[in-house]
Amino acid sequence: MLKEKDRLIHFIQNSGLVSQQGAAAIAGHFQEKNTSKNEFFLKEGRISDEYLFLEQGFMRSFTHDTNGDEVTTHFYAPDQIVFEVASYFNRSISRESIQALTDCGGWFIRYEQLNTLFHSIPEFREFGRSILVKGFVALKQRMLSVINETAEKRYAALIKSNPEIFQNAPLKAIASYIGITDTSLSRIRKEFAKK
Amino acid sequence: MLKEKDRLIHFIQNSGLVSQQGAAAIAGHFQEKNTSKNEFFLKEGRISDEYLFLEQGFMRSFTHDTNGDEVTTHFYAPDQIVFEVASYFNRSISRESIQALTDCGGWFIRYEQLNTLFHSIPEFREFGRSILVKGFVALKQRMLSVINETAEKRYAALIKSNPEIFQNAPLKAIASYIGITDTSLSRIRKEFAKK
DNA sequence: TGCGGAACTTGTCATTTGGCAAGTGAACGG
DNA sequence: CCGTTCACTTGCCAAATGACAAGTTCCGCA
Repeated sequence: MLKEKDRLIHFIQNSGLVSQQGAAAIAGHFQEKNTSKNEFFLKEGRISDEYLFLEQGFMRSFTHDTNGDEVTTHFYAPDQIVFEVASYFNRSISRESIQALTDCGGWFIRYEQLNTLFHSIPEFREFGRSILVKGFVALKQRMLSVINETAEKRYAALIKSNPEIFQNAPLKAIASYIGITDTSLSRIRKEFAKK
Repeated sequence: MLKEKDRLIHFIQNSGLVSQQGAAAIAGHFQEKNTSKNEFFLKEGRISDEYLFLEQGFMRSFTHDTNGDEVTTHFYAPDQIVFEVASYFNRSISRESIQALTDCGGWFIRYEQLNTLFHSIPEFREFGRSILVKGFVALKQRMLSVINETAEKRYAALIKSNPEIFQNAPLKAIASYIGITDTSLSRIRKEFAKK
């Protein structure tokens, strides 16, 4: 499906932490990974062992609430790293699943090898940290929006920042991500369309 | 205020990633830091440059929402690391402030020196990562509770996990952390007392 | 000692969102 | 091609929470 690692190399380089040659060398350790629509990249109960650079397609991660209902925890778009932080770094069982919303293509590296690279290449270590920090910051931001803003504003923000999601994810997946029911989202969307 | 670094050493060791001697050596680079009640450990607009092990006392971090109102983003209790992730690692201006809720004592290390240690001591690097991951995981957890649970349940959970907070933080700080107004929290607390 | 202002409570009413159920249309598998 | 299922919409009513305002208590500081 994919052939060249150009985009991965560019992504690594683009962090501003790794040189051109460094990025190419690092990318050399990644392997191709294709995931077809609806296929699971990670299943709840397993250990997240692949650190994936998503080159094309969309994914979402989700878990289950106390009522057993699915709750979307994140949407992944191209040029993002896909993995479950807690499970990956703590080598613990994942409570989340990650599923492809569309056919996906990307490049991955396993935990052991990633760790080896982290230890031997300081710049890549920085890159790894920046990915972690970026995810953390984004989550803090989302936390604030859930606490301070109405569902309608969150909807508007998501549609602005990730319009592609709406073409690729079912309404209820989006609703649980925003933190409301699909019924409410349907209404909000209706109101929103008027404007 | 503080004299011995025993508790810091124990904390580092307790991660299971650093040996006894390693922990003692690392702790040697930390300096004492006391913050009196209401004093700011970090002010919005500045760069978070101190990575603090809080040994005694309580702090809270907060930012401002779009209406200019304060929103508590985190409560810090003893045996926690206090710093603002985004500002600290990206060397960027902090949008959060961190303030002491009570007189506090702890040990800190500055960014430059921490980074030097991270590069020279692999085990300490792992420790640093585990702190980051722990914070990330806690935030994900909190995100889920805000999305799936009622304010009353969140209140109950907080009172169970951090009872000391209630002795030390004003109601409105707790309310904005839980994601409701202080008025609502007052009512919830009233209902809760009945049970 | 007393004033001024936090911190918290309480009342009333509006708004947001949820729960439940029914209905439509499109997609999918046999 | 039909029937089932899924995704989404809509209506009705209830529950949760917010907005605003007034009242009480308590504390710090002049």
